[in-house]
Amino acid sequence: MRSRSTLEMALLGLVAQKPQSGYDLRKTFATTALRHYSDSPGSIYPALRRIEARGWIESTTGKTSPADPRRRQDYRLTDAGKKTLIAWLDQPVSAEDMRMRQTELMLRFAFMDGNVPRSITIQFLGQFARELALYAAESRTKWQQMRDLIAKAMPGRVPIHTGLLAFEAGIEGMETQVSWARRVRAQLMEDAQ
Amino acid sequence: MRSRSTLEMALLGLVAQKPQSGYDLRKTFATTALRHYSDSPGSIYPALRRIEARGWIESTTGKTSPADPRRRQDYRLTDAGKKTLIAWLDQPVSAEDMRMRQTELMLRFAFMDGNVPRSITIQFLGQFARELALYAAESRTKWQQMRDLIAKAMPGRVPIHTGLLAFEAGIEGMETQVSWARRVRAQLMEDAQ
DNA sequence: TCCTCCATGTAAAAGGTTACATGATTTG
DNA sequence: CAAATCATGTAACCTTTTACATGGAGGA
Repeated sequence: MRSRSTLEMALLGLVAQKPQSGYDLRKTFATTALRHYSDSPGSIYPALRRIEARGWIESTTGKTSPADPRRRQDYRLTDAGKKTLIAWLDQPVSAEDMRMRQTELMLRFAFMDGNVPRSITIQFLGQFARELALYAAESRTKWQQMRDLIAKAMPGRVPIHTGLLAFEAGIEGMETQVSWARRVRAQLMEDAQ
Repeated sequence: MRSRSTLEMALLGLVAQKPQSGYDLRKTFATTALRHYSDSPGSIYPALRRIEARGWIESTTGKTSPADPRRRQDYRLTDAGKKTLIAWLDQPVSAEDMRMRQTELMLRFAFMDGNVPRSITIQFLGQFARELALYAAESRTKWQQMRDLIAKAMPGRVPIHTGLLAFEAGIEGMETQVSWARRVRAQLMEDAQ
């Protein structure tokens, strides 16, 4: 259980922005860019109870007694939760992260606002761009090797191979993200002055 | 259990390319662009047995008796497996797929070679580009609305907001993929003549 | 009154992760 | 012969998915 599920961190990040209920969070997952998380009650409510049990969030229950019917419960971040969130946000970007947990890295970036100083965000983008550029370059090399291999196997013919083309799509996506990261980093540095 | 796990489909697609063992497949997951799948034996061997139980693959076991120690088992696709694979590949690209299962769509594309006629691949790319362009445009609109909202909240100041910037990264990635799909589609159509 | 939305809950099943384990074969 | 690699297996744990369920509040 090395890294906490990103669902829990997404919940923590959202609650940090504004105290809200499980229902509110479900709506966010259903309607925003976070829609790749399930908005099913079977994932969100248990996850909320897990992180509440760890002391990262607290709820102001509207219940008057345990027998009281289900009422809206607003969760807010505790100090411990804030510390956990910051620790998650403020980590170096490793090559391993880039290869295996790219969406988690973007999630971290998205939640930095208001939780870590701008300098940390700028540092993150620098590391992000560097690691991603390395990965993209390495992938380009592999891609060329694959292409040459295929060309050798079918000489005289233009090598068209959907596996290779899909790989290319991925590499182009990485290159776009490198540009994005460098541009945004420059923007943030300028803004900080 | 509406959609089979993509791990099973990835296994099916790889075995379709060439009969191979679980160990070979693990190496592929560990070293290629498919590395976001786990190469752990705890996921792959059970998955292989599941799809074997469904009759989609067969193994030529090297065992002489059940007591024989573990030996390499090469799996190959059955006719039923081939049919399942083709049915998975040859589906329309829905807006829902685009929003929730983008990586699965790319996986499908990557495995089309040798399994479906080129015309199906071209058709897929057309639908893929159309749906993705729609999604990207819709996201751009939402992005502008968010930006205006933030600008209104902090007047006079350039709105810098990591959530918004992360969203922008996603949109730029989509736009890159749209270009890729259109370019590759044209390439395939030209090649077909 | 009926329908929709608000708001949460639970249980079963399936799948993946992690960790550990076994033994053969190849290589230095 | 020791170490690395080949090759598969299993068990505990955790999370997610799916499906079903409860009950209040507000509007047509």
